[in-house]
Amino acid sequence: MKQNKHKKSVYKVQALERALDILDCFSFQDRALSLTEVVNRTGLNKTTVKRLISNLTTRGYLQQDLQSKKYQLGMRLFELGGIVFSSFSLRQATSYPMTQLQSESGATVLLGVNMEDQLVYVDKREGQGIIRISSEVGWRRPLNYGMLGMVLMSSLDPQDVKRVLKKYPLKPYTPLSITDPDAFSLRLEQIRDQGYVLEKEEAVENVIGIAAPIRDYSRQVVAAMGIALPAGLRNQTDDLDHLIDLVKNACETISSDLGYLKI
Amino acid sequence: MKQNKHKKSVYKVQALERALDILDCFSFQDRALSLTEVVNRTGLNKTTVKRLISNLTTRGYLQQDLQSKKYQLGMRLFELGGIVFSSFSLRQATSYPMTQLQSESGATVLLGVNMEDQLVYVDKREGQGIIRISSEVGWRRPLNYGMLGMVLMSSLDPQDVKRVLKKYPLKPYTPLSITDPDAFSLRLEQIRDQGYVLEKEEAVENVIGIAAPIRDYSRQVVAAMGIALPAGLRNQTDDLDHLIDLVKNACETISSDLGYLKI
DNA sequence: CATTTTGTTTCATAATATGAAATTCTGTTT
DNA sequence: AAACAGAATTTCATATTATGAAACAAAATG
Repeated sequence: MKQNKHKKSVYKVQALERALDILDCFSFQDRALSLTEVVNRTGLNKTTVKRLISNLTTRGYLQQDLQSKKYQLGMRLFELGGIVFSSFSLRQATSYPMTQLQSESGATVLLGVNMEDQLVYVDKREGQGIIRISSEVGWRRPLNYGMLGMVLMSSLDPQDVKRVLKKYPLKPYTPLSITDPDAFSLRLEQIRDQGYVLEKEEAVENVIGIAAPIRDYSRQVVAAMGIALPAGLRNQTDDLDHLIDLVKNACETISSDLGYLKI
Repeated sequence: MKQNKHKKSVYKVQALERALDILDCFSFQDRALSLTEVVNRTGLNKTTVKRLISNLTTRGYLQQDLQSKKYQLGMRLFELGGIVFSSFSLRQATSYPMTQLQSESGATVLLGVNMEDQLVYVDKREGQGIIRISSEVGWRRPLNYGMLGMVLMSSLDPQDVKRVLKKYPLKPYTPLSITDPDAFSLRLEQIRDQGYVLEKEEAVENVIGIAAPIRDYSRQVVAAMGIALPAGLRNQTDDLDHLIDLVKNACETISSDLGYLKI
């Protein structure tokens, strides 16, 4: 009878519990509530509610309509909700297009996101060839690594690029890797302009990559998707152009599924 | 020197402030954080962070990946964010279509939502005729009132319909008003089936209304929009059919703008 | 297996949230 | 206008409640 029940020890902080109770008062139906309405619904003391509501308001979790003095849920919740939304919709939105892109191109398809200045592989579709791309889901790489890294970095501010390069200096993974920061920045600009990257043996020898950004409703780049294929096999320019189109289209489809609007 | 500066007296509750500081640690880039990462970012005591995080987790504001033990923003934030999103996108999404519908139909266009079991007029486009519809933006009516009320109620569960009717019993606003609860419920079912309501002098004498529901990405009915026009003028069936189409199409356009997917 | 790092729990203490009451503000009625 | 009622805001003394040091347990690391 050591840990009798599987009792998940539950910590509570009264003030926080009460603040969350207040947020719980708001819903689709009850979008705007006055102080006293919240008091009645929660059963809390008026002063307590006032204090917590004021605090939530200055933090953007509630906002007050100065006309009616009523409160409603604030923008901060919208922001935070957006983060949740994007993370659980990304895999869903990319799942089918990734499989599709794999079968159309025959190459290995990779999906990556920027997490704490690192490239993290989120999903993958194995290619048909013998050559295996050594990138597994869950792996982390410096944000400047390879096609996905470059795409993700191409959406950063110059100062963020600088910060990342300081944290993870450019390394010569192959003889063709870019190691000069200025040349790298120029490359990022080019990627931003043309909307995709074509990378030839810069990350792995004998492997070329094509990748493009995925955006969501907030217009931010939330992920990068691309294909990795053996160099040498397909050198004809028009074949590459076709593959670039496949990648770009797939990324655009996903983006619009995530609420991204062109224009 | 009475109220010297326009000092907005700012109340703070330490525990809440700290909990919100913890939520602030999470972002697009930093979607998953461990306990110690949060401790480092906030500078708070480990125990305090643990307690607050646990509390936030049991309330759904955070969720823990049991594999990595890391925390990320939770579903509750997604829900709350959705409420904010729908309320500030509704007026924007309806603005142009309402003007459009007004000029196409010549009638008065009304937009209403369900707030705390009441019909609240949210927006309006005045018709060209002399007859004014006496419904102003901001007004509240019983949820069973008129075309908008019926549309909004048609999306409720039977028990909610019952509750609303108990709270606001059906009244004979005109000789043609439905006052029998069973007949009313049947009417709601019909509206749900055909996707719109055609109401003849049931709310105001000599006024007929056509309204349809507006849904958002969550598939919930978030609003009702309709036109009110003088009875008598247009009795030809095909004219009405045309107007019904206008209203239905406008509502469908808005719904898809709000992320509603048919199928 | 030893060591380090990370997560969890306990508990005495003081700092902090609390709420009754007083005050100000806002809108309504006479 | 004055009087009133209802809501919002502020104050402040008090004890309840959050706090964090320290001890412990569990993973990860080498």
